[in-house]
Amino acid sequence: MPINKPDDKPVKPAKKAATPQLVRGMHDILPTDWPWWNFIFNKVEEVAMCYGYERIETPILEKTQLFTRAIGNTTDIVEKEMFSFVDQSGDHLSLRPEYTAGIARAYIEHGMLSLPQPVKMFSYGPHFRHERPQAGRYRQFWQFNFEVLGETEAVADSQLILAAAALFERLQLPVTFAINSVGCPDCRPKYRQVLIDYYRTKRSEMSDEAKKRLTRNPLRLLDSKEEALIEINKNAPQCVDHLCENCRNHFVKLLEHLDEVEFTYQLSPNLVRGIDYYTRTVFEVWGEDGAASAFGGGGRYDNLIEEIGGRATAAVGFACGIERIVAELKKKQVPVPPRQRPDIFIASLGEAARKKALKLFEDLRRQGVTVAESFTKSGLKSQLETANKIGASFALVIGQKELMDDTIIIRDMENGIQETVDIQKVSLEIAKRLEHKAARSVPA
RNA sequence: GUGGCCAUAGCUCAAUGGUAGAGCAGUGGCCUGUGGAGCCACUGAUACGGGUCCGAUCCCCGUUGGCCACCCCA
Repeated sequence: MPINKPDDKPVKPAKKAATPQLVRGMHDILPTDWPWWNFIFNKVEEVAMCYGYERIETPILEKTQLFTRAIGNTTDIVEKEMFSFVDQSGDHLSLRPEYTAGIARAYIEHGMLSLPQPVKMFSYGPHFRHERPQAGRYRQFWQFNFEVLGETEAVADSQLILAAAALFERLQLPVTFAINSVGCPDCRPKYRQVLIDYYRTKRSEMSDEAKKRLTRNPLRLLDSKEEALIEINKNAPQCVDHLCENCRNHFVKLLEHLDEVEFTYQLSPNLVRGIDYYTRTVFEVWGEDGAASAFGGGGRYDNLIEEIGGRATAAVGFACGIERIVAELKKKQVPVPPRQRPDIFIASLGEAARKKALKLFEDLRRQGVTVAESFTKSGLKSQLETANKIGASFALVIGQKELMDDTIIIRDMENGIQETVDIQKVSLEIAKRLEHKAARSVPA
């Protein structure tokens, strides 16, 4: 039965669908991006290994309540930035806006308190916040994250900061560490009141937005970028002057540890963070433009695990935004290992040679050589062009002539020198050349 | 969430109230025998929806997306 009758009217072409677009704030990580991403992941893993962190990955989806309890109801993250929904079974779920809550949940749920303490774990993966996107700010963004759970001593904070510093050193990015202490439930409320009293005397100079915040989350006034507030903040009472004795000792010890290893940091009395669970130590990692170019931050969260239902467990951690680091690596032109290039490209001329080439591809692949081909291209020129574009080290050429006398041509793509060898010996010859090449490229 | 700027081919950029053009990239050919600056040809676009108009890629409105600032943060 004919599919089309001759007199069928041509089907009216359907209205062209809208060009598919990314969901707002999402982004693709393309093959050309991966050298930077892999570079970062590799450095994260290296540093994690040096400092004794093991990898953990928790789900992207958690109960909404986990985040509201952990992060705080009056934070922007919880109030307006979470991707939350009710699933088919009526569960209230959210895409994770940060790592720590999920890690703390896993710590409790898997009884990690019975492991030798502290438990040090690292992670990297995507997170979601429903904010207005702009440069360095996405709705799906990646973070790497380091957590030390089950340790109250300031030495843990210090070493965590040093690990973060070691990482940025390996990433070859100059950064500043801004450090502060925000106290604990004993001393923070008192400081908070002192702060409120101070700002009340300045009400006439404050914007409506700032006044609103004064009642909701006065600490956050401290790191405002509003010009009027920056001026007001210059004389604001500092948290470090109102710490209780324990918090003060903790902070002093932290700084002493850092001084001990001659680590340079910046004391930042106005540094507060947008998440409620922080206690005592808070810090941020800044690029060259200061707070505006923060790569990440972290701090201590001694009450979080108890808060969400575990046994009281002190902990400290930090996280950084990977997209921001990728952007900075590109901007600074930090050299990263290039995309993988195949060792060998097989070019074939003619049907018979192509069959042989297919076999050769499999043989070499088994041998552990990375091989590329372009079986569907016919001309030798276009095949070599392809070999060149994908950066193969050597091309193998097999055509009629070689087929007849059981040989193959090995062409060095770097200098164009080529040699005809017995096809039986091709694996051996290739292995030899690759080894030679590898030896030459290793810096002395 | 608020405000501003913007959207033409895969990329970078032209042009026009009256048939949208280039470079690069891609594909094919010259070429069953040699890539990293050869020659030739081809493919490919006005984000989406509506309005004004004889006619809209251009003017207007809306939507979507991007960038920037605010906000916030990673």
